[in-house]
Amino acid sequence: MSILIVTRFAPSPTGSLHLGNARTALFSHLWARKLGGRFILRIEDTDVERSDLRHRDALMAELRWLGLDWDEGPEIGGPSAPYSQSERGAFYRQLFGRLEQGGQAYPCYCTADELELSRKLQRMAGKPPRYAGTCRDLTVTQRAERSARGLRPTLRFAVPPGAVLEFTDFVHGPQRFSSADIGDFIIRREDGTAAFFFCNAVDDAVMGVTHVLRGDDHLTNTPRQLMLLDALRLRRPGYGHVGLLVGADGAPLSKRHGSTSIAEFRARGFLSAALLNHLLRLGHASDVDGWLAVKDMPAHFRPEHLGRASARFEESQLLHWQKEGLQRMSSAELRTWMGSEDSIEFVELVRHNVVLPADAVPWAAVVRGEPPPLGQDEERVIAAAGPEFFDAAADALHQSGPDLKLLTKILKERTGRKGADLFMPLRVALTGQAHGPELAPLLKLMSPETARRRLKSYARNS
RNA sequence: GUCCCCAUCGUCUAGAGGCCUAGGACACAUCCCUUUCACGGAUGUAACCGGGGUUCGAAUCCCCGUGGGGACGCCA
Repeated sequence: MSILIVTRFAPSPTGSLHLGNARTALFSHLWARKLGGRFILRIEDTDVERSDLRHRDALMAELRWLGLDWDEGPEIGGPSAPYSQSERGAFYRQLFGRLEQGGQAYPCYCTADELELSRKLQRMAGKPPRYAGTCRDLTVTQRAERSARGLRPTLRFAVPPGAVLEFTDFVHGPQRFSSADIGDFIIRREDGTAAFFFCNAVDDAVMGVTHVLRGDDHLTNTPRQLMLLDALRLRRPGYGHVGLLVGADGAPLSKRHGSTSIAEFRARGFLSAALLNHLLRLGHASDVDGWLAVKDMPAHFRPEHLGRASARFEESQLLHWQKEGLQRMSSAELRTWMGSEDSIEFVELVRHNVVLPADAVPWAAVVRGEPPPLGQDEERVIAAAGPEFFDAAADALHQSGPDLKLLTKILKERTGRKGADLFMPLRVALTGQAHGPELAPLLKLMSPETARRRLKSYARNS
């Protein structure tokens, strides 16, 4: 009997999908696909204040755009439905009951203010801020008295003293934690909803997840979750903690690093395949350096090569994959991507000068005869050629029409110029720039009148 | 403060004691191709955080520093 791998992505719908989350989702997805297992999407929306249905929908849309389809989850269903934690309250309540009955959890009547003060005091005393255990040994009557005062308790997990939690992390190897370093933590909020440590661990176990892949920031959370699962006699999944994705300043990726949400990259015109190729190599070493088609990625995902160190996101590398992806697209696909009304000929003209759709806009203006103002280099080229040259050029254009070869032939005979001395002034006069797409097809796309006007504008009698 | 994680070119990484004169990719530079840019080809600059061990031999193992990060929340 072969053991099926089951991975998952469990975002909380409190914001848009970010690069870091997308990467762990990708890794989890690829791992499942590589081994023919299942990939689950679970929505962790127990924080009613911050969770938003719109975020959830956006999250799923971005995931689908990236091609990270799930085998179980919202809108798909599955044996462990429902897949939104906000709908799993009844199940959690059952487990809370078991824990409470077994004396493994107890109601805590401390208020948020009291707790904050307590932590502050401990910190000042140079001690680790941990729950002091105030409510751990309350008698039945004491609890009743507090409830009668209208206090609504949270539920705390009673951390077993002297326990040693060991597990082998998929990426970090053997780990060992002592329960002595962990204070009793809240598993049910005052409003009755389940807290992260609890529902996250419990759902992974109960949904049959075998490989939990998440950010490094969860490594020290793992022993808490292990204790919980042990207390409930639920099967422990395996855990793997990948190094965090950081920005240019070395700090974990956050809003202040600019556009790091998948939605923003998408809106700017980045290809999902480019994003995927880049993400695949951040904190992970594939066995191929070059471009990978999305369908080939599972075969080249190597879980044993997931990185422990944090990885820095740099847009220059993403840009490289974007170019690689663009190169592999047909002109028709490119045209759709640009979202323009432009002709296929125009797309073919500018495709090597465009990394994002916005890059095509100036070239469309050039073709219309509206080039950008000349820079210093361009001014020099125009001056060096001289007005006579453009007189001759306009004349030649009259004879040649949009045939650049013919145009330059005539011009060469008439002015004696050749090579760069011949082409550069033409290019600059026509496009306003020293660099750009091929001149011959560009001239064909320009209306004869526009081309004439451009050349004339630098001639003697313009 | 307590506990935990991490550390190879500017960046992403290969490297699991001799194959390392530390390899590849991106970026950068130069050259070739080319009317320009891009593409492609060639070449180059560039790294094992520091100090101690262990060993015939250490980027690789151990210890101590240093630096960065995380957890200790009624956020996830």
